[in-house]
Amino acid sequence: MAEDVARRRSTLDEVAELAGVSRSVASRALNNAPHVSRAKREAVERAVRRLGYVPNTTARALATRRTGVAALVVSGEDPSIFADPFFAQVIVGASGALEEADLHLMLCLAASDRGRRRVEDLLRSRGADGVMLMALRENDPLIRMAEETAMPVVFGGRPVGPAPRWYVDADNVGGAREATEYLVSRGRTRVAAICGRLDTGVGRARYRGYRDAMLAAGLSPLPPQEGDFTEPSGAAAMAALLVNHPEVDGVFAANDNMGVGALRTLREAGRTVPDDIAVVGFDDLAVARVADPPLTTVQQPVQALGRKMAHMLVALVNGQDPTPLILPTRLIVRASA
Amino acid sequence: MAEDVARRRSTLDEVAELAGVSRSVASRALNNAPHVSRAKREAVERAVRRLGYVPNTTARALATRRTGVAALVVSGEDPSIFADPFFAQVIVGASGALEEADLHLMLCLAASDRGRRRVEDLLRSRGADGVMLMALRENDPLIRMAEETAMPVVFGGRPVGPAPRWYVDADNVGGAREATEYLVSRGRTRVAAICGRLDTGVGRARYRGYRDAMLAAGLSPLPPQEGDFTEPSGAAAMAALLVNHPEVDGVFAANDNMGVGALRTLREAGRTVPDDIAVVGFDDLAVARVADPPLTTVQQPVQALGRKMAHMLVALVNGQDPTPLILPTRLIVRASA
DNA sequence: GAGACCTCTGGGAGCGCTCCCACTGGAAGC
DNA sequence: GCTTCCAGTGGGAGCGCTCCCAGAGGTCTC
Repeated sequence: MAEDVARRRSTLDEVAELAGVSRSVASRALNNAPHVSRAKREAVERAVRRLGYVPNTTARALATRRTGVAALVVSGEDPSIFADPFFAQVIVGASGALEEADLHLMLCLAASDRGRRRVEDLLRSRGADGVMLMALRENDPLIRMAEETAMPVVFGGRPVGPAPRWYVDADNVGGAREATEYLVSRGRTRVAAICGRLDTGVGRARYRGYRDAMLAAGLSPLPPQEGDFTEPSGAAAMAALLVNHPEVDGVFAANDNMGVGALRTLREAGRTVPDDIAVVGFDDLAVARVADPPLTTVQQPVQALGRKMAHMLVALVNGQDPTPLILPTRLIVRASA
Repeated sequence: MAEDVARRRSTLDEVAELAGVSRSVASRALNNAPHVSRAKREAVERAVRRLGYVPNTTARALATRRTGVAALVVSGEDPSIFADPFFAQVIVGASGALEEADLHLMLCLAASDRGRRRVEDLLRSRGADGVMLMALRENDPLIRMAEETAMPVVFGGRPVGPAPRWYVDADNVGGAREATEYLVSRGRTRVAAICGRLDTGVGRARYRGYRDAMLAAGLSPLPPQEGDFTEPSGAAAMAALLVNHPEVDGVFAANDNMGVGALRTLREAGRTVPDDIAVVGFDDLAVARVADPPLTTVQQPVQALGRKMAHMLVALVNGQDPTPLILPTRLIVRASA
């Protein structure tokens, strides 16, 4: 039972004094370090309990040069990108893994210039032990910052350009290929792709998977119909497809949000899914399951992505040199295709 | 142009030496404090640039007793609660407001016992300057922790029980009342409520609003059909209603997720919305807009909720004593009712 | 021209912890 | 009985910053 104690926090010195030992011994006892006799260890524990002592995180961080904090940075032009439930899942995964390593999660939405400057400061001011970077676009300034910092950086998804040293990514090309192959195997021959922003790694990879599969099947891929991973952009892309390629009988959408948007446009246009047009999404977020009709989609292990990123970061912080990771995807067949 | 500098971080002492001033002067110059001559101030600025100096966050925190960190704690039995897009919006709001105050956002998903213990440690170890608490259930251990800590705590939504000292909440009773009144005004007389968990403040408040409105209209409220704020639970609740109260012609769902779940069940049961049964939700998240039919719902300013919580916390941290806040809601009429 | 009152300045004492190191004394080895 | 070793101990020097304070030198008053 920790006694209720005055508001003033007690310090290690007070613990040491109450326990009748030196600060060094108290510190060692606290950290389960060796070279402390059983008696003194117990005395310290008693004192800790009596005083309700909790070590000051900041002081410890200063002395150990470890903050105990891992930052998750979500880049993007405007903060609404964060509304994508994808990130919530990543966070759940990362949070769990960090908890095991006793690290705290700092969340940075680097939307504005101000936000990016704060991230840069974080990188340089030792405000965290390491950083996980997500949703980077081509030429994102954060990429350069990541290269220049001495802080461990793990990428969530490879950005456009040379692959970073450490990353965790899903097999986007493979997943998109499988989705397209599935559409083709169901007899669809005029398959279009509603792809995500092509200045992102995911956007390009998923379009490439689609393209590869089409070519391999001897079909001609359509040019990318670009969206920005949101539902409305998917709806708009589908509308554009209906105008420009009315003969389309299958659609591969680069994520579920856009897939659901496509479904909405098709419904409004009086097209039936999957009879007239089959639709496949990507991600397998909750929205795919509750869509009407339920969306066939490529599942990627989103929580695992977060978890693996965190693991990789922990390894880096501990001085190891982990290898990049590509997580498998798998097709989930539902009613939409 | 900051020169590229060795990996070793430079310190304030080095800046001072290079600038030919004392550490005190350098510190003052850095913090825009008075009592620094123009010449020395510029010398310091030059040295800072040459060395690429960035003050060490931790050391500063130790000296000032300010961490520059605000924590957002999301409580709940399992982390999946965080999948609710509601939190993403809160975070966007809070993040923006904290950015203005130059605070960093720490995110704690306090799902497990371990997670709660970590929050407790955070509260006691001065790991943050203040805390925002959300999604608390009746008798949540975090409520007691919040009372006992010396750290500023702002509640997002009032938990069941006595109202905390500082909170930001939406007008849940008023919003639910308005939603129900609207259903009644459209001629619905057998209105049911799919309510959220009744061990949460929101859950109770929204059911109360429904109940008040029904009684005020001279109608008999149905007993609460409880869900847990998720889509499946809404679908299940709707299914139960169809069995137990097949005569129902209107449904107030305590949030959009459950409202969308209800829509799904109704669709599967062959009931048309709104002709057979009208449905109203609560929150006005993206899911309501893209539902089929689009969901009439009670809009609450979710981002503003986050923003206001952050503002309140900043005020507390700065020694002010802000007053609790209740944000207005407003009915958004769409096709489902 | 003495006192009051500025602005600048740098020394130094923290903030609360970790960790190196020198020291003690008892057990082990020969 | 001597050295050798090592578990146990506490002193003290950081970690990198802020901020109090005493002091220097200048301006302004009357």
